[in-house]
Amino acid sequence: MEEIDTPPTLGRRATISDVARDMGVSKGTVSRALNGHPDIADSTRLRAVRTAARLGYRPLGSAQAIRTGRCRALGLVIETGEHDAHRPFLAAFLAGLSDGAAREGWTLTVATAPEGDTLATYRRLIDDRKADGFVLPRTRLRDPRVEMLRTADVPFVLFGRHGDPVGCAWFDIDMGAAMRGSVARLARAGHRRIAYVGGSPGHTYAALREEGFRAGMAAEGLSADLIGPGAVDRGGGARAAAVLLDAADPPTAFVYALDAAALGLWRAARARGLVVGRDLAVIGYDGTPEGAHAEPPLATWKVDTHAAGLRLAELLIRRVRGEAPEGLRELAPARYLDRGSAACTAIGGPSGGAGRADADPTGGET
Amino acid sequence: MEEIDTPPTLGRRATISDVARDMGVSKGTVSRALNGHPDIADSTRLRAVRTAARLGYRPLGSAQAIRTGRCRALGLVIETGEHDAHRPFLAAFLAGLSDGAAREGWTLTVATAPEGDTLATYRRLIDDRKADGFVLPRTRLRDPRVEMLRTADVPFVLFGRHGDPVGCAWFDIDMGAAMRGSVARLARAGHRRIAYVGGSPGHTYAALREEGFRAGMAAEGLSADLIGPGAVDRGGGARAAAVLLDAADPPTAFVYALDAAALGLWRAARARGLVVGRDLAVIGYDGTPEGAHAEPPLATWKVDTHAAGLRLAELLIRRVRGEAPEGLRELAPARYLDRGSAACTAIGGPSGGAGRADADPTGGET
DNA sequence: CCTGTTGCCGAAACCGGTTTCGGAACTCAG
DNA sequence: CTGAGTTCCGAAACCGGTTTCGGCAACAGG
Repeated sequence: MEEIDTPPTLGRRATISDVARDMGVSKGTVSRALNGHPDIADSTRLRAVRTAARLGYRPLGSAQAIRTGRCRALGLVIETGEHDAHRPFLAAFLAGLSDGAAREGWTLTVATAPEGDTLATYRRLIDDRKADGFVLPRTRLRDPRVEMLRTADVPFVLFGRHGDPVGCAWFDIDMGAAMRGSVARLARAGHRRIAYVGGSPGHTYAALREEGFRAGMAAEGLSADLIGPGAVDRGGGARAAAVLLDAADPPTAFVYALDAAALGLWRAARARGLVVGRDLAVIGYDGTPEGAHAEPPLATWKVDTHAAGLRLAELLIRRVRGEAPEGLRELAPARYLDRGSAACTAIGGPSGGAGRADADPTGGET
Repeated sequence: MEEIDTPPTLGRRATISDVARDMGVSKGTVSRALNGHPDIADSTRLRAVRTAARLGYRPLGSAQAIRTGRCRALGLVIETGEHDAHRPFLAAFLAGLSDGAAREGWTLTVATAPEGDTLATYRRLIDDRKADGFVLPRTRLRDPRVEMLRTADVPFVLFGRHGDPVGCAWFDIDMGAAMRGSVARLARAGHRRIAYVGGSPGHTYAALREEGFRAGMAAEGLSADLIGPGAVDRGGGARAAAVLLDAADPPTAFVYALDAAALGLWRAARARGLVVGRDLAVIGYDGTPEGAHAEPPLATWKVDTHAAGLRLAELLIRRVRGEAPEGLRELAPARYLDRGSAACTAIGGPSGGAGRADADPTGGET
């Protein structure tokens, strides 16, 4: 029974010629059989996949790349110098992308570039053939990367959305729904003066979240007049809160576009003798780990970053394989984490629902 | 003056044949000239690099990979499920690696794998020829990755050190010196009961930091009897502190191996009516951003993660090019960030030096 | 002047795949 | 039985590099 020749993975790895020799056909036939060309008999194709499996043959990426121009790798360019918001999720995001790529036998090529000057890096990856397509995180309303890749005819998938959706595939979180949900929850607790602190203008997420906030306020019949300056970190969040709290008719509740900024509210509140979770309610967005350690812990919306990366990898691979972008667009919900910072009513004091003071600081996180 | 033929980067990218045709030599000659083979006249070599530059020629990685087996890519496998400690630095680390790689025209292939089960991922990257060598973060005293890569004869560089240094190149932070420095500073403030809370056993860093702590205590003539259980996060750090604070002759100062764990001291202290920075001094290690926002901010040792990545990339490339590992070993210092949590003397109350209460919470940072 | 080195380069094979082209064998209608 | 179509596969070119082999010219030594 045992074949003596060509033992699997002993020394040299199996090449397509080994498979061809073993089958007694030409290597062209093996190549076409394995790649699903129509002019190969089904019996031959079956025999090819079986002997390939038996010999442990896997095509060498660089060898096929030179002819096909495709290297079976996803590209990701990370902008350095961004605000910290996404960093806690970077590992999970990479894991999702890597898992999604590995599922199809692809890999992940990562590069970094200074913020605002990423185009050269994309170009280098493209014409070094280090990536067949790109995942674009942190999209802007009018994103130069989109225009560049569109004209260069290089496949890409947005983690986010774009002002002009032509040719764009994407995966995004329904952050508008999240913001509307934040408003609805606060309104249900009796808050009528609800302030909003947005993120970094120019980014798509900032526009979508503010739009969601405004829609939520409109739905409750409330006026969205308490819009603070955008903030992307603790300091900015504190400054924005200070402006809003010192207004004539100050808010009793806050919706922040970013957890990282929302955490600044604590400082601004304390400086005014106010206590978050007793005098002020606040809901953030992102689900950063630091929020769970605030006191009271920050209510927020958690996005499953690993799942997002996984899905983005799948979408991009399908895009590279030729599917039309219009069919590759998805929106996933964020999950609300009810925690102490949202547990106070408009008249002050924690509401019955979720204000348990010494509860597990991770809140709904488990 | 202007040449009409072969305009740079118009449509097709320049190949080695284009260069050869332009020079009127064979492509073999161009290849040898650009790769520094000795049997090429200097004049020819010079002409080759010049016309290559003029035509914008850069060798196609996948094409040379198929013959040489090298693809000019660094490999990095990130273990998921690790404790959070390194995540805030992941972006900076990747940026350093990417910059160091780009400097030599290399790229970075990233994959993730569940903790403890990474070997298969390394293998896949190796025999798919997606990486010429690997950077190994979070080394363990006896690391299976080291043994695997050593026997597979694949170049690698440790970010950390290894029990058996044979064949290992590395870059590491002199964390022993940092721990000795922590002890020295606390002793200088009069502390004689100094406790230590280590990290994850089995990891090299944990052994080196504990060794540094013990050496520091010995140098001060103090007994290192207050060694708590290891802790890698806030919860663990709080539990370790609780054990130590409830001891018969409790500590007045703490040295933690990890900031993430050190932040747990606040909770344990408060539960006992103690205030960090007034009744207890503590110095951590890592320079995590959260530490700057504690009250008082956490004194710590900051490592330049970007620089580490940059250096690791350089070392790995030299290793791949054949340099002996013994010459590729470096130790860099961490930088002390003096902040409020270390600013109390043994008798209680902040010392004169650094205890300014409402100082910039980022402390020595920037 | 002849011979042996040495320096330098061209021709061609090669790496591991993909793709084009053409032809043998087989089917089917006329 | 013949001619036109299909079906399926082999041969060879090709992708963009690297490397082996051998040969020509220049040079040195005798």
